[in-house]
Amino acid sequence: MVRKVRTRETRQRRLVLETLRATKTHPTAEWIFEHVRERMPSISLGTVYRNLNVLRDEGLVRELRVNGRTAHWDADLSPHAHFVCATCGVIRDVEGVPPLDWRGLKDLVGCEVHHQRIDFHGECPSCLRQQEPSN
Amino acid sequence: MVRKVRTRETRQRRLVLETLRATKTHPTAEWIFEHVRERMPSISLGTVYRNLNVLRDEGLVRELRVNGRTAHWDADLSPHAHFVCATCGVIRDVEGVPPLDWRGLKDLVGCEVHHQRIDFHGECPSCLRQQEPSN
DNA sequence: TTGGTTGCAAATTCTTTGCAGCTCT
DNA sequence: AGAGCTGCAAAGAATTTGCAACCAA
Repeated sequence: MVRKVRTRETRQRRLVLETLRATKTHPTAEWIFEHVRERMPSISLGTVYRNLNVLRDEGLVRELRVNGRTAHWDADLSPHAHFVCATCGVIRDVEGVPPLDWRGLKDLVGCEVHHQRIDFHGECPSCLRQQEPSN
Repeated sequence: MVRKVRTRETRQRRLVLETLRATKTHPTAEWIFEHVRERMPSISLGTVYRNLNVLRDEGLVRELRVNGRTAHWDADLSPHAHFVCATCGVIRDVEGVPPLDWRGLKDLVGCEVHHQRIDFHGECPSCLRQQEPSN
């Protein structure tokens, strides 16, 4: 988890980070790959995966595991919650959820908390509409 | 996501649910497979996966995606938070975290929330001890 | 009876990795 | 110069699926 080696700033790594920072869609590695490729056609998917892992270990991006087996990525490090649609899988930021107090965890059970994650699971408006078109 | 067909109660399905209900370790499909197999040696891993998906769709169990690519499963449907160790991956229940109010999500952005998930990520006591034995 | 379910094995999907050559620092 | 990084392709891990036989309702 902790990276001991000094990392370099390559064009590939910079583009991966820039691309992720430029979106709020919590994309997959594949999506990032396709978008970086528009600016650097020679980049490979493996490099995108490797760089996402490096950036995650450096604390610059966050890996989201929500539903399904595909990881999603987020460069927004500010405390915020997510809404996940069970049907279409879309992930939306939810502002205004107050951070929880976790000091008790250290005192009670000895766990050291680095960050928290709050997800709401349900149905997004457009999926709701499609499910009950007559109601 | 919504299952339209009538499901049956097979011995395999009952054993999967019983096994998951009998533990608080948030196990993987593989773990459940190994434990069900002690009581029913003929069961296959594919059947465990299929049954977990059926039970999830019926709302009887919950699929947890926390870290890594492996799904974990939980038959405890009561509202509770989790602590996830970034090093060893252990998942512990955290009691006493008050459920968040999500009514605003429906009013503000039209999302219908079915349930919420609260995870604390950090280091568990035993991993903390191993990381800093001298400090 | 019959349609959901099973075991088996192959297929899929997502992610990681070995390697030889390249490039930041 | 050299340690980290890349593209490529193959490997790996987790999960799903097609099929014929089976069995719960």
